[in-house]
Amino acid sequence: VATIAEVAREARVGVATVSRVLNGSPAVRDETRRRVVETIARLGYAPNAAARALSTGRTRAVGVVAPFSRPSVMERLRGVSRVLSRAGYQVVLYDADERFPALPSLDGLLSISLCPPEAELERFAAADVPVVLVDHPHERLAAVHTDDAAGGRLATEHLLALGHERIAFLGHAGGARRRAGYEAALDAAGVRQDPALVHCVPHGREAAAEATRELLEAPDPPTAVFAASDTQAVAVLESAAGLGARVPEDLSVVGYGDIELARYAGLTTVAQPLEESGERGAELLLAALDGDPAPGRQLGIELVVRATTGPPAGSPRHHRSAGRERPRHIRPEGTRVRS
Amino acid sequence: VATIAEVAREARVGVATVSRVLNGSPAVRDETRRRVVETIARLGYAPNAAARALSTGRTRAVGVVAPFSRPSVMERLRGVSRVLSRAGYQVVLYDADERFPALPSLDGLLSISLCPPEAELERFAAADVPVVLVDHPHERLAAVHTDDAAGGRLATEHLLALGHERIAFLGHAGGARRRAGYEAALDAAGVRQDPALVHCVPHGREAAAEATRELLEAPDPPTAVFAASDTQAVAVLESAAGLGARVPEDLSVVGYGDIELARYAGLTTVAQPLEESGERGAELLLAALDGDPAPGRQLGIELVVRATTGPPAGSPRHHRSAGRERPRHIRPEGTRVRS
DNA sequence: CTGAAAGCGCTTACAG
DNA sequence: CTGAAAGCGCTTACAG
Repeated sequence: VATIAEVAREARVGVATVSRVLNGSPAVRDETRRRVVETIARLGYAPNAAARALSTGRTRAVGVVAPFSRPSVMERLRGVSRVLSRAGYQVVLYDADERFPALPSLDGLLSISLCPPEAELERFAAADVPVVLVDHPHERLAAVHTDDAAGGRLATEHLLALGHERIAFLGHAGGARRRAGYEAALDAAGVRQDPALVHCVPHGREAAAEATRELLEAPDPPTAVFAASDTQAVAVLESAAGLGARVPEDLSVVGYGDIELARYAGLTTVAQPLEESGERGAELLLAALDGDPAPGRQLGIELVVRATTGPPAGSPRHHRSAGRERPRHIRPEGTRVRS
Repeated sequence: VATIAEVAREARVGVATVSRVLNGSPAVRDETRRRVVETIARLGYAPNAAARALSTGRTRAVGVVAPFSRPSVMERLRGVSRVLSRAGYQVVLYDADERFPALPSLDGLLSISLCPPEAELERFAAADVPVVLVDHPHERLAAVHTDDAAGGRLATEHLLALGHERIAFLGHAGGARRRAGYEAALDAAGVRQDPALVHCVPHGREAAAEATRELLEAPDPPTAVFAASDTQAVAVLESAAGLGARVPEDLSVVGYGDIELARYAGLTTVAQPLEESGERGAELLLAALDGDPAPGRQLGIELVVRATTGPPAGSPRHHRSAGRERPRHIRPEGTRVRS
């Protein structure tokens, strides 16, 4: 592998000049630049990243921590990767379940769907390494997130509008704000809240299936379920099918997130801009890296109506439609989206 | 941030000694080592990765290229990340859709579900950077892969055993070997192959839905579909539901891959060890990095029978089961799995 | 067992 | 506009 010294020798210039050409300095005579560029190409020279990092103190690498087990993470990651790699940064990946990134080799950190422990944040702050959060609000740090309460309201209002009154909530730890939106919508519609219809269970197929069974086999079962995540919603779907309940005739189901799974399953859900959230997060980090920190940002959400919601069976609006309809997109009216 | 020089000064030793302690050299007196270790902890010192890389010529970073859009990639990535990060390597991510990794900052490359262009492979070979493939066979390179033809046979034999004879194949470019297995199974069972039942369509929901419609609306429709990917299989499921066909009563569906989506959708499918493939690939790369290259490896597959397959409607074996059964796992008899 | 010193390949004042 | 030289923070023969 060629070094800058060899390029300099071949091009009959000093290494400083090669370095200037490499870094786009305007202080190089056109003819000199041409000669250097030609030599670089001929030798197939590429600068050594470690040497550059040691010299400049910047690695041009940013860390991305995320829980790999979450399906939405991959889509957010795509947005992150696109923006960062176009800006010439390397993306160093850390699974949230593994040990935390060593500090000194990173220019910045992007944390997806989780917040690093306070002790880590202090280490990053001490080293002056900017941290940006995606899909997690934060008081102090720049973060891109959505309004979970508005999303919960949106989902519930859709079910109420279809004529449902017995609407269950199936959530996980962390779905508290979505549940708050659910309760707010019921309140606003004057529908009585029934604690028996609220199930807070951990993520995962089994727990959701169990809760579904309990709900459907209760004396006064719900006609609709709002699940605080798409994976839980699909588990409800599968579980309902196993119990002989038709969707949406016997049970309407709304999810949250609009991950790929939702599109394939024809699930009605609250859509978050996943890839875009990654892009915006990466842009926030790039800005911080360039020295002008931005304050963070809230992205819009919308309800995507697909095939898993309809009027309850007893309703006059009820009818069996032939074939599936195209998805409808409904944006919340009351949501303020800052840009 | 502290440097090795400060640690040396504080501990009243030379920098070489600190370096020896850092690198676990046995040639350090116990008492000296203790003093250095204590000082390192007190100063919160961590070695500068760039300086180390420049000095040793090894970055302790490996690149991972993958098509982010493929759902199976995330699961493979988890295995890769776990093994590499435990071995002290950084994982640098490259989306296959973006530009290719710059060479000099990587000790090795892992390519998931694709093979880098020959020109790139030559650059890596020239720089003596080992390359390992996951989910892609290769003549020359170390690779971990599965037997796609055996998988196609397994899926088709399952449908044949249930009594199906009109079995459609729905595949994408790259599913050729799975199709070969499908054809081999039909041949072996003496079932006539019908070209009208074979649809080769690109990845994606729309194309699969379109093909499903054509199949189901044909004069002599199939009673079962083998789709060469889980995402296509789920699109078939959704499309069949929209057309009023019940699964598995009117149509049995088998997928391929056993991605998370399959588990949630209750899909019968050919399971590949996704996370394990990533782990094995990472181990192959670590071995190559340590100078003893391994020859690559084939992993086993199995059929996971869930809720989307059953006997055809006319069959004497047909009955409506109440509720879903637990998944059954069937391993191929004829498959040789090298270890 | 230990330390002084060279060297890894860049960048960047500094002096021309 | 250009080059010689110092310096970034490590590792590793080399000499003791």
